[in-house]
Amino acid sequence: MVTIRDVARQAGVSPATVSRVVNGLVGCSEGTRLRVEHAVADLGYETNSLARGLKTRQTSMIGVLAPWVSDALASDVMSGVENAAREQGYAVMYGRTGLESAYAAPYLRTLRTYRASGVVLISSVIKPEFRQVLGTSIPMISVAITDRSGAPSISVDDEQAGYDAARHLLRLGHRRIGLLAGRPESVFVNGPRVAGYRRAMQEAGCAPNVVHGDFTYASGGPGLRALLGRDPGLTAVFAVSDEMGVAVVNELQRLGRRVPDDVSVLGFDDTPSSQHVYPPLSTVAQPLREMGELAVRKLLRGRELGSKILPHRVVERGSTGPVPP
Amino acid sequence: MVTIRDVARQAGVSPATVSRVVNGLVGCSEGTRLRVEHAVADLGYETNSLARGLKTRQTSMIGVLAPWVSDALASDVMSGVENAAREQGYAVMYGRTGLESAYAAPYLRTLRTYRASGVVLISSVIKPEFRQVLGTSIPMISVAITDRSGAPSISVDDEQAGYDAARHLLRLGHRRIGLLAGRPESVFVNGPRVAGYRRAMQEAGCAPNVVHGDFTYASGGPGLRALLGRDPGLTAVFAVSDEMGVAVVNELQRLGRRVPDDVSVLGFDDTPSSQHVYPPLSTVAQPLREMGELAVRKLLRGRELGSKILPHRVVERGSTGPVPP
DNA sequence: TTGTAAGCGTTATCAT
DNA sequence: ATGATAACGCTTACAA
Repeated sequence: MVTIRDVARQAGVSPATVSRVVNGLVGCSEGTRLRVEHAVADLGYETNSLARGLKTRQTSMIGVLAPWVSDALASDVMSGVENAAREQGYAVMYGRTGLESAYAAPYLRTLRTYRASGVVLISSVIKPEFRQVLGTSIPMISVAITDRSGAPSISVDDEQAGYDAARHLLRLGHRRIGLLAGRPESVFVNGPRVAGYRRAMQEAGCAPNVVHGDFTYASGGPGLRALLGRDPGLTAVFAVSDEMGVAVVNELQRLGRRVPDDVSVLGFDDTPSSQHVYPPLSTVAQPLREMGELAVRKLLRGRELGSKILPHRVVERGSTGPVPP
Repeated sequence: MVTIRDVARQAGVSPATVSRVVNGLVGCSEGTRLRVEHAVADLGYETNSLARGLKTRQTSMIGVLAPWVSDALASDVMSGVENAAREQGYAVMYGRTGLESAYAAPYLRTLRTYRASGVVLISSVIKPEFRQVLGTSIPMISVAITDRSGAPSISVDDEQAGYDAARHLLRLGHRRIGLLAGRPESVFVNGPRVAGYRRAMQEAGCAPNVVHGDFTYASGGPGLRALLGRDPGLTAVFAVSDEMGVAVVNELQRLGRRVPDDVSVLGFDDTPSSQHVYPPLSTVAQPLREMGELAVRKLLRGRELGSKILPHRVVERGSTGPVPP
């Protein structure tokens, strides 16, 4: 391993000077800078992140915690995180928190022992215990979830999104609209969307019809059947995740109903999976990648974090249409 | 930040002793061990991974490189990696390499500057330049790709899998079987599967019909149409990824053909997406999670790495059936 | 502009 | 069984 002293010797300067050059600090004459750079290239020197981090009490790592790896939503956000991180020369450490954030604490501890620069939480709220485990010196922000506690977060307005989704369907003439919600325990992401749906339905004088799934594909089929059990004549379904939406489309077709001719289906998130059905799923898009990028930018900016609401929009694809006559 | 010296003072011992206790080394009396453990708990001491890593020249981090984040295959492997890593107290650093591994080198460099314990490459082969960038002291292994170069890897027998897939279809009576391959440049994963398919077709005296996609959903529809263009009467399609397989099912239905009554479809990988169509996709399963787990276990075992072939199997779901009369 | 030197928090070696 | 002490490779006052 070639160290800073090796470079210093080779360039005929002190280690301090090498450090200055490597870190692009002010105050080094053109001549020595060149000599040092030459020596660095020559020897193939790379600064030891561990030593640097130990000294500066900070590493260029940002942590990302998500409930599941195979989650399309998390993948999209992570992709944004990675972009922004790489751009700024940061590495990303990744961890899965599992249902109910069971593994979050050990992971945050690890991040702390490595003196990470910041942490982004995907679709989970910043619980007080998280803050406690991570300590006060590492900033943390949550993404893609409505956090009303005042903790830093980036999300869409889930209530308004739920409202807009229902409105979209209502405007197409539907009145018997079923809502396939997420797990009731996921109150932060689920609650506002359900509330928005209810508000729109009430305004329109329509009776709400709500059933709970768990955001996954597997829960979509049974969810639809439950919805149908309560209202066999429904003409539209709003599912609060694309996975459930896709499942609903498939199940509908299996039951011999045409989409969207007999029943319209609207999803949520605009993950790639929404386009992996035929007809492709209409959905409420969140700018997930952008959210991920913004999260690390905020984290690295250094100022007070604050929260940000990004715009959602309903994107019309093939799975929604006018109410059947 | 509470350091090892604080603990030492509190427990009335030397830092060296604290270190011994914390690391569970031999040679400490029961009494002092208890006192130290008490002090640790009391003060909430946590070892600084940076300092430890600097001293030991090694950190408990394993790196994972995958072409894309949103890739279901990579997600499955990563999930196995994470399991095994957490089990052994290792953290996971994650990086996306992009098409043609464009970003691999910087990422490997980072891993090196952090003195990672090992690196797993998902569906990409260990190029000599990777080895060069990473240095010789950090072990590296590739997963889910056939690497014939002798470099350590974990995979299924892709040639045999391609053969078995075609045989499966042949046994159902199909003779006009189209192959939707991956990008021809992905010679390592793609080549063997194509070769296996060709071998089976030749043995059966059937004419091969091969078209290239790029593993993604988007390439599935056009791929099917190309296959149909060459043989409008084909009765089965073998797609070398589930995403393409799902796309083929959807496109077939869009064209008014029933699956599997008119055309059978067989995918590859057995990722969750294979069950997100109706009928669910029959597919050639690779034990992806297990591969990920095995990869880190091998990496951490410390001995010579070697390669391992894990068994594949074709799983029969709803998208394959007997040839139509 | 550059060098000297003192740590950062550990672990490992060598005594005791 | 335990304690001094010297690194590990870097950054950063402070001096020059």
